[in-house]
Amino acid sequence: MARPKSIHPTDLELQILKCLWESSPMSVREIRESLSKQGRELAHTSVITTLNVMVGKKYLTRSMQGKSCLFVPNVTREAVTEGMLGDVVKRVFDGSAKAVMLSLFESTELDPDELKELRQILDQKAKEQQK
Amino acid sequence: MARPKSIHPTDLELQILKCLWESSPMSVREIRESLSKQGRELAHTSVITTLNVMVGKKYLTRSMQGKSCLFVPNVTREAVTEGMLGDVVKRVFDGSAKAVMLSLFESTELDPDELKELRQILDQKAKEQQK
DNA sequence: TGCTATCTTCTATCTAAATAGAAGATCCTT
DNA sequence: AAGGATCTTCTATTTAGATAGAAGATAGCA
Repeated sequence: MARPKSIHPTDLELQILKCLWESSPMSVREIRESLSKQGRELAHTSVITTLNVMVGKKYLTRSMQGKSCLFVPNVTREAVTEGMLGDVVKRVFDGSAKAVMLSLFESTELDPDELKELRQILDQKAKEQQK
Repeated sequence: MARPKSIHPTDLELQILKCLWESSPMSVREIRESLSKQGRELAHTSVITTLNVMVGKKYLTRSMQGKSCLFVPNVTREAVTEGMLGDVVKRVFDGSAKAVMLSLFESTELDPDELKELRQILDQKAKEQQK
């Protein structure tokens, strides 16, 4: 068997989705400029090719406006990010969300406000469960 | 530019690393059997090829024992999992550990004991910061 | 009207990754 | 000593993904 197709967006695809989640629809030109600002300089045709692949994968919807194409995301940010994170949780941490969080605590500096907020969320979750 | 080499282990490589983190050193045969138990049936040569690639990537160290090879992991579980998670945090969640946790809370069911434990860890973190 | 800028479509190239077969070395076993 | 079991090394095949050039359509301007 050869390399299987990933069920998640690739890195470039994710970058493009992020652009479109910020603002859509966008033309190829606009998307290319947006990528450029993020430091990813691509030929116009490279962007088109990728966009068409993404349409094929149902990540985007394409519509024509005159001679140019407009693109709109067809998947939500939440669905994609949860999917990608969930995959890592499963594959890397054997499904243990707790292990993920412990690893995060290890490697990240959380500022006090965030800590507070997270604690509140945990408290809330704990309360919900007690019912 | 063509597809760049990933800086993280591929899926198969990760599976192999997991086997070896559990128990090492292991022979090709043993690793193959271990993969088989996890539902990944590969030809003997496929396993060898992958193992040699992993040695090239410095993920493993190889030593000979008679006519067969023994493999030992050359990277720790913590380093690899933190690296892979960190990559997702950065690429998918724009570096926000908080966003990751919120997403986890959304998509996961944490049991009460785990919740408690996490709260304790958060409390501890908060205390540390107050100093 | 003819040139130029702008778009897209098609085709092509290259590498990583996944997987495995052919061939050659070795070591038991009868 | 012959034959098979077992290992490795080498080589090969296939697909996804990244990137872009050539060619063709089209609209606007000098």
